[in-house]
Amino acid sequence: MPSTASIDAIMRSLADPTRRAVFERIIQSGEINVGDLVSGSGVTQSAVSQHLRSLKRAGLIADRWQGRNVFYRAKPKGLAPLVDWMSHYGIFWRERVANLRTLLKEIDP
Amino acid sequence: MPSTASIDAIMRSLADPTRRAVFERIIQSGEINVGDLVSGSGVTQSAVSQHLRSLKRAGLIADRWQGRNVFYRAKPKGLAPLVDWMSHYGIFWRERVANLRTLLKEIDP
DNA sequence: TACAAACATTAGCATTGACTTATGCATCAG
DNA sequence: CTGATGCATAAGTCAATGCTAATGTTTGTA
Repeated sequence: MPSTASIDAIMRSLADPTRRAVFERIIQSGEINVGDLVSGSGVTQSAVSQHLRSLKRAGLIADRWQGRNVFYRAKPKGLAPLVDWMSHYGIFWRERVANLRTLLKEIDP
Repeated sequence: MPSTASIDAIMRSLADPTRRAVFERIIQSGEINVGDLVSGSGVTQSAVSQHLRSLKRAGLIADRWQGRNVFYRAKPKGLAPLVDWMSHYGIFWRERVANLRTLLKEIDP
């Protein structure tokens, strides 16, 4: 069972459309720096930085410093608490939780 | 691929801890009326009603009128857009979420 | 009919949160 | 060393939102 705090941070972070768009772009890019994220985001560099901080605190992304650039990437297990939460509370899935967990274990022990 | 509006409504609705607690309680109860939801929620009946409206508009719950009481229940496919979203954007999760969706299809085609 | 019960809705208030501008801090180029 | 670049942080503003109190609406009951 995922901690309430973890789920809360993830849900809150992904609730905002702009921030969610940033997250989606990071995922699709594999790795991307802040400047590239800013261009086409529709908001200022400051806003993007604040969104990145939120996503990072939620455990959804990780950063890598290289000179003056900071590259962000999605964390593989970032969405895991969300999956666990759905598995735990997903009403008609209750019986299948065991199967799901087994499946996840096989993929990422 | 789930509509942005759908994902947005679901994420926003589940982002609030109080509202998420209400949703979880509805799931665990199978079916529950407003009065029972209010007791132990920590907020007023008005607040609960407003949370219920948000959850309903997000497609997460459905209501059933019986006399003066209104019973709420979780919608089977309410969280489906969230699963779809993860399968579409979750690069690292694509395979395992696909399996999750297969499970869901088996349960509720 | 009149009153109570169950829930929804409205209005108002306080807080949160997303944004911009301005500034700080480190790194690279000259 | 000096200025420019890339990004983070601080401060302030405005809209969104979660809450309560009050009221509305429908249904059951005496």
